[in-house]
Amino acid sequence: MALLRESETLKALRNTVSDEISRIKDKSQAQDKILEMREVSQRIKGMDEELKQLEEELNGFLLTVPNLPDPATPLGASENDNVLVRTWGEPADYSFTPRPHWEIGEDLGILDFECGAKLTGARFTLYRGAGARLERALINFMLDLHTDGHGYLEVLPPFMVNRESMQGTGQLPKFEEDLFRLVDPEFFLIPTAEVPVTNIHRGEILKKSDLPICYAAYTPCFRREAGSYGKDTRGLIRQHQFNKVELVKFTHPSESAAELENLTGNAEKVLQLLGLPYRVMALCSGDIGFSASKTYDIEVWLPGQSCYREISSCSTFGDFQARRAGIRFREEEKSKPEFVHTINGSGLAVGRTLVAILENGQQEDGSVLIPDVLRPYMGGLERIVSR
RNA sequence: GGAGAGAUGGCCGAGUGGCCGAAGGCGCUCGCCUGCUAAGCGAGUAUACUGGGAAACCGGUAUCGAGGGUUCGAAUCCCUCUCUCUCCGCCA
Repeated sequence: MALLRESETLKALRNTVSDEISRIKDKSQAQDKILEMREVSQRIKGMDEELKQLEEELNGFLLTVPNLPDPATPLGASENDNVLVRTWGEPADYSFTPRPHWEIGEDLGILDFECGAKLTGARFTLYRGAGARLERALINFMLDLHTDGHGYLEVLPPFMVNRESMQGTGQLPKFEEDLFRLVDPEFFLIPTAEVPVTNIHRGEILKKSDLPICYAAYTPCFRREAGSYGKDTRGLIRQHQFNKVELVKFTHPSESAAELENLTGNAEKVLQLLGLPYRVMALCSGDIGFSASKTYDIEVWLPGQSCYREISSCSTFGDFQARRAGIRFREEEKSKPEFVHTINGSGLAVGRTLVAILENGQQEDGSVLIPDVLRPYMGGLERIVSR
């Protein structure tokens, strides 16, 4: 701080003296001042270098500091301390033992894990026929619902972004090992549409009257899943590449709490229309993400595994991302810009939704019933049967 | 991939070393004026950090794509990078 003051004082001196020099017609008379300023400039340069280094250290540190949990976020150490908020729907009773989706999908010939591994490696899958069609149907169904039904603006962003974008939403610098990175040029495959969509307004001052701004985006997502070896190795649950429809809102700070509830409700609506039972959990302070201040996870019922699995994560970030990315608005025409709040959530993870449809819609004969709302997107198909 | 042209305020656009945080225009805001509207007139109109003040406000520093260099002094000169545009080639 003191260093900054001194540097600025010297700069002020240099500026005024330089101004005087400019007014001296006879340059020989200005020689002594020029020499003096030459020295001042050297000192400024030294100080600025030091300042820059200090600033870099400070910023580097600040970028690794996580967001503060919202007061409404329950305290806790792990996912075991998450709080059940509500449940919807009843897991069906089966007259047979429900099978996991990887068996159903392989038997129907619509999911080919082996081929995915051949083409690329572990955690990649080839969809075939009705499986590929179902994935596409879900994307379209979700986008139509959120745009026509919930008023979001559809956007289709790049699937790779630069380092600044990753820093704006908080993936970098701390979580580089979770990302796929291209070397030349240095781009990152997005781990979620949250990254490009939130960065749409990076460095902007938004009009208060435009808030909230609501975007819906379909993108594939790419994750290294470092540190998850041996976890969910079978099936579609944990892939290096998966599809997702993401909802993103930029809101006035006073509206963000209510908008998180809205957005979570918008995501839940997808499951309700598909007739898939789910529950909503409030993540505790120990399980919440680095950038989030409050998070609801929506977990869908998977009878093949007799458990609820996360299918959407809806978070408010407060002004955390807005600070990093410089996204602001003005309360009054002339007032100082303030940071907006950002909110986002999956609406929904498409692959996991397909999993839920296979497992919840499975019949004793191995076929799978397609939810009514999806049939128009499936060319009228009501049931997936083995070919 | 080859050749060239650019990047300046909300927008357009001037500015080739000091009088430039930046002409002019548009837009916008406030005021005036005109019996409505349109036109006209006047003033204002970037951001961050920072010093003083209760505040209105006054002062300092930085920012003319980004970073570095030359210089007492850079929007202006030099280097590197990024992006945009035009032409040629290639390509879904």
